[in-house]
Amino acid sequence: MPAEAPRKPTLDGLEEKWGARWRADGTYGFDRSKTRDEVYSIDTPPPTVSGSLHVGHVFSYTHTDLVARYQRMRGKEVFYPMGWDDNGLPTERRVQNYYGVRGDAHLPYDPDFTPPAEPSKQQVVISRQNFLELCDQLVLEDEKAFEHLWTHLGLSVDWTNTYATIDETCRRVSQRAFLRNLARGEAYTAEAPCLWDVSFHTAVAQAELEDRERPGAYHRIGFGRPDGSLVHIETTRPELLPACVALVAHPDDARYQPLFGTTVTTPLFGVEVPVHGHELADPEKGSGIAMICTFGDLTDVVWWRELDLPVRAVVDRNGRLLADPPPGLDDPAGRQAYAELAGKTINQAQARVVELLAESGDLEGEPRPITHAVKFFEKGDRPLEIVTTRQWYIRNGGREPELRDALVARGGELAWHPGYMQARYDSWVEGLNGDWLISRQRFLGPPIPVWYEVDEHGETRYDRIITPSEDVLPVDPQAQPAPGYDESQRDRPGGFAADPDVMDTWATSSLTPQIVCGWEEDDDLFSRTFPMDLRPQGHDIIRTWLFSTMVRSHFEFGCAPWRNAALSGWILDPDRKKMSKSKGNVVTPMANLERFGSDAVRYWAANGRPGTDTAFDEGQMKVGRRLAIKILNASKFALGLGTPREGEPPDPVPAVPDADPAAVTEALDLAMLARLRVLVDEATAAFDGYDYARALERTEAFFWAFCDDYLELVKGRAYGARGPEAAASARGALNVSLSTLLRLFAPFLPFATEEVWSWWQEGSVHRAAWPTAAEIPDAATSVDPATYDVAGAVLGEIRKAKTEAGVSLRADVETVVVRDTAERLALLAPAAGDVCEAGNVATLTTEPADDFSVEVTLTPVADDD
RNA sequence: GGGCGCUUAGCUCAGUCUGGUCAGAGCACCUGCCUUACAAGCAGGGGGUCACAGGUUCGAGUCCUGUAGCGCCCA
Repeated sequence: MPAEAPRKPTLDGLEEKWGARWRADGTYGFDRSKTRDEVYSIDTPPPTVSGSLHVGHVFSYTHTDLVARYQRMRGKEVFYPMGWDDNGLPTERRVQNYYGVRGDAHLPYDPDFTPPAEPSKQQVVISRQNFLELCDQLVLEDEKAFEHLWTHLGLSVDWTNTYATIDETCRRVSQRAFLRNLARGEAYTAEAPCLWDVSFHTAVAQAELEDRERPGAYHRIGFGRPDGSLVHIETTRPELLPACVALVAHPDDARYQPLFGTTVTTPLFGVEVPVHGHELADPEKGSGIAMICTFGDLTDVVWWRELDLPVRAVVDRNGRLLADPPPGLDDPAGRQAYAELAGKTINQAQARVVELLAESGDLEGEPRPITHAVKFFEKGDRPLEIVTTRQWYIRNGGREPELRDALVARGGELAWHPGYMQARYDSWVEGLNGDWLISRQRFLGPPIPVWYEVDEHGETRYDRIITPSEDVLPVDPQAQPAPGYDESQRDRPGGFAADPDVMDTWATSSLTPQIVCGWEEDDDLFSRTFPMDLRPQGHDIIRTWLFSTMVRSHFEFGCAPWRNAALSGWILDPDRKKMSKSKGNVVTPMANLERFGSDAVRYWAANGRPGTDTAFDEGQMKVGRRLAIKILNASKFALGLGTPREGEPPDPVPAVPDADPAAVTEALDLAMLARLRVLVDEATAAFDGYDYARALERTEAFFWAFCDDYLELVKGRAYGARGPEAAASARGALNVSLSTLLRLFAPFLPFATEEVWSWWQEGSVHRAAWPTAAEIPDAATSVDPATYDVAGAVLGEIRKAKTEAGVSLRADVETVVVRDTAERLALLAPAAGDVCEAGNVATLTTEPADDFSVEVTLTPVADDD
């Protein structure tokens, strides 16, 4: 039995009240008996659990929830799990600092290990499995805090279905997917130049790069030609001079064409190197001819590969120059020069090379300062170096045009919201210049699940890969022996060696559809949920998350993992700057929710169209709060119409909650319902196009006019001023319109609408059917909806006259003369009685005229003096 | 350097796909009203050559071309 409306409705406490009820009732649970076509499945990006949530999360996660709630009301069974991203550097560091531990993959698992009560400076060294267990413990607290915030915000997530990206299931799925890629030849290991962060001591993928403007200087250096003349190059990295393997200029550059095919000699080091032509050399840059080093930047790698040049590496993994000179540096004077550089850092080596060049006279003029883009690991603070190492890769089209085209085509299978975001995907895929490097020289992460044979000479045979069977996953090759071997054979001739690396975070995060849908873990669930309907995410991670997920699905299933991608914009602070922790301009989300109410904050978020950056705007939250309060008050008022007050006789006409929609006969009521039909169609179409902001805007506009005009116009009649039939019509119309409006608002303002729904309806509004035009009485199609507009306009004029006279809106009006076209006057006629009732008008007359005007004569008030 | 988006009232934004009822909403501001749903309310008011320049059209905020500024993506 529904509860009655309180005397004084309030928003306060609704989040706790309904959050608890929804959880207890399983309102957002997933019914897995539904078939794929009845399900709407959402691949929610798991937030980084060791970070903190900010208002940007609230913004974008609300967008997803709007769609989820809409689809649920449309009758879809919504599959809406939530994950926590704890696989990665932030969590690794947090565990280290929190417990005072450090991981060592070679240690065996200690089942009795307990972390020190107080972390000391002396870190305790523990096994990977022990580390993972600490990880699980620590993130539990974070998860609780996150879940509390999400529940308070009203996300209609199924909280019985959560995962964490480093948990056992995710590690198993991650390793299984990798092994499948390996078996099909989509994953491979190779010794190749790769981007390397010397601080983190790990390889870095193209997707993790960012360019930063840094000061540098062009050093003009002369190379000797056989005839004794000089050719000058300009470089920002003179310290790589010993790594020089060639010079290169554009093939069309007339200045250097005579040099192609000849050789020159490097200054200081005396190495003879060839001069080549290549399109990537920019005639405008520096002197137009560049030195190719192994390796100064990614262009060097391209040149090195395409021109088939030797390797002359000088930088080690710590960012220092190698102790021994590179091959080919045989000149005694050159070796002596190199000895001065060995062991120095990049900066030290640069300074010394410049000194040596100046002394020898090979440096022409002073270094010329410039600013240029330098590649950094997005989390790092030292420029990346390029070193040659053995790494694992997954093909992604960066080296194969056919695969690249296929992945671009997969992107075209998605419906993008907004559509222009597809260009971001296309340009990223088309700009890839290498495969996806997935191995990381870190500790925390799913291990690369392979071992290698060690031959009788003790050499690790990277071409002889040993894999586990899928049923023993997840495995840790450093803690477990390879299948068919004994632990004593580890790293022994004739034995095995473990791959030492873990997979990068995206190698697991790219599998969220596989993880949540139960790929190879729960075939039944998988068949009901995959491919998924929606991937919501920020547009800044199209190149990482969206693309890598596409790659994995393309390989494993030959299809796109979702049907829709909805890209949220960013939150900007009032100065139009992107909000971020580093800028210190973030707003604590919980305080915000408590201050304005969750419905209010959701209202603000819902105004951010897909892809549109939105300003943090407390003003909009206040508006949202006001809207939510208005819904409570207007509903309470409307539902009470026809309910007799204490001491009054019972009303023979049912009150609004029990009113009969078929009793709607008055033209004004039917006209309002006709407008409501249009609104329902508009809101539905907007939601179907993922334009929730438009759905909200239309509904809101309708609702305010509904309160200001319609409720005022029918108030008297609904009380019974013009007889039982007229009252029944008004009450029926209010019943229909209120029910419809509450459902239209439900995705946006889940708390206020549920509160009102509970006053007069059974069940949750969030499991109620989304309204359709067809459920609004047919009679509404037989009237001209303009009656609603004309009546509202006349009432507006009467109010205006009262306001301008400075009198109360309750003031009596003696006469009203409405002048308008005959057509519009005819529309007004059936609503004239309501207009008089609402405006306290004694007499209303009409006169045909070309233009609309209303003459209002107020009833003289007796002078109080 | 290539691509995408944005530019409409003091502020935040709709409206552009589908040209004419399109110059809007809310906030802020000013004035009035304590109205038995709501003063965290209601009513009313002022405020914009729709970034700029061309073009198409009977007609352009809307379509086309170009320019400028801002932002983002890619190189």
